[in-house]
Amino acid sequence: MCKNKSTEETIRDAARRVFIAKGFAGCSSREIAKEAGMNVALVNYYFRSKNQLFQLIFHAAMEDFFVSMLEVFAAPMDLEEKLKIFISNEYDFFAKHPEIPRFIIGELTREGCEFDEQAAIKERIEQTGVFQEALKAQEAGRMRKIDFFHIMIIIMSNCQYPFMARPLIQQIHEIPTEAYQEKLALHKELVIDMVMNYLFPKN
Amino acid sequence: MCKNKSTEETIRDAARRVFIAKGFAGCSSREIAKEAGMNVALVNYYFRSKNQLFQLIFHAAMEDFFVSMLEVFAAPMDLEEKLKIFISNEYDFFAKHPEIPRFIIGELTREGCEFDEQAAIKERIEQTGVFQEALKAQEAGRMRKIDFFHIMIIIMSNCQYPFMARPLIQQIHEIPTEAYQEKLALHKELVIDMVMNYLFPKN
DNA sequence: AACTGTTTTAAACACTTGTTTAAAAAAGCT
DNA sequence: AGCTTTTTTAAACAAGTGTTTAAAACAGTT
Repeated sequence: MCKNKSTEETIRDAARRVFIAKGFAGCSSREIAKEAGMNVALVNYYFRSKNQLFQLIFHAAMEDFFVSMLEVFAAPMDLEEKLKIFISNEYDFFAKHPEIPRFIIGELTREGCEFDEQAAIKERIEQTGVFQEALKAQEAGRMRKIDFFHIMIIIMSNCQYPFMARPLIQQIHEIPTEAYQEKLALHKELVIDMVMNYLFPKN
Repeated sequence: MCKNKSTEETIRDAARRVFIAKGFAGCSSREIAKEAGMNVALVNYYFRSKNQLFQLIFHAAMEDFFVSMLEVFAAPMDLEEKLKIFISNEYDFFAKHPEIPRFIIGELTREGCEFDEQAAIKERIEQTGVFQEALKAQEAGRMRKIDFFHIMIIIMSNCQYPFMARPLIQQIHEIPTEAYQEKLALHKELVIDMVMNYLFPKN
């Protein structure tokens, strides 16, 4: 029945591509319409305004971003294995969607980033019980005593930055994109090794 | 004699602030002029075009960015101490200029990032001799055997990302800017600890 | 077939964009 | 002082912006 996507979906998909690649300020309504192969007026017919369409895309991207985190935390395995898989999954997610972190951070920076109550990501992480698990492991001496805040930044830094910074690091090392991506696949093992060694020191 | 800055300087400084905060696509010539307290036409009188002014600002930012790296590498001390100070300096630099990495990466991503021959950053790092130093330390077994490419990404990830991602992480942890900055000051020690432990394992 | 509501279109709206122009003001010089 | 050059200004330019309008094309129902 619905072999080809509806007009609404087509526009949303095109908008997603364009917004993520160029940002809100970096593209026009007409560019999105052209990418979708549609008339400009259709964009506003279905989504009322460029801004409203952007909010839709942006919040969906945020949700994908957060959901990729939460899945593992809720899984039933011991903390060390869980964190290891978390790092691995995060890394793979950003290998697949390398533009997402830059997009989110860039747009959050655009203008005063008041807290988005709807996300409530902190609460959703807490509900997985991973905070208490970490505390327990730390008290038992199996884990280095670091606030979860720092643990998350360390993991995010090492999983997101290498993909965000591709154009910069390619510039520095003068290598083409394919070579860079190959090296990043190898980099993953180093990150896991370094972070796990640090969080769960064996000696 | 020259107590107050020249018009040209005033415009350049204003442009720097506006470009770095909002990006090339996110601001207008008139906004820059207003920030400088000048007429719009003056911007083009001194810098020919918005694009030319942007190139000036952007390349200067790149240069600052790279110079902050190179200084330490050339210093006369042993590799372990050198890398430790390098990490510390990098971290401090981005604590002082937290918008620079996002600005550079964002604009490099904007459109096809052909290699900028003028930067030649790779060659300038090589000239400091730090590559050979690392190789020597690795052969002597004092240092983990990792390509310098990965070492740099690890350091850059952990020194730049925490500052780039401030709005995102504030959102996640629901804390105000001041609290975030305080935590980042503490985070520095963890980063140094983790990276140095990994590169120079003691056992 | 005629009438329904929905979807799509081209054209227009008012406004902002980067840039240029031509005249006014300021500074330098003899 | 008068003349020249540099700096600054307001106004204009064409092109592009987000958005709206009103008519056309389409689909569904009777």
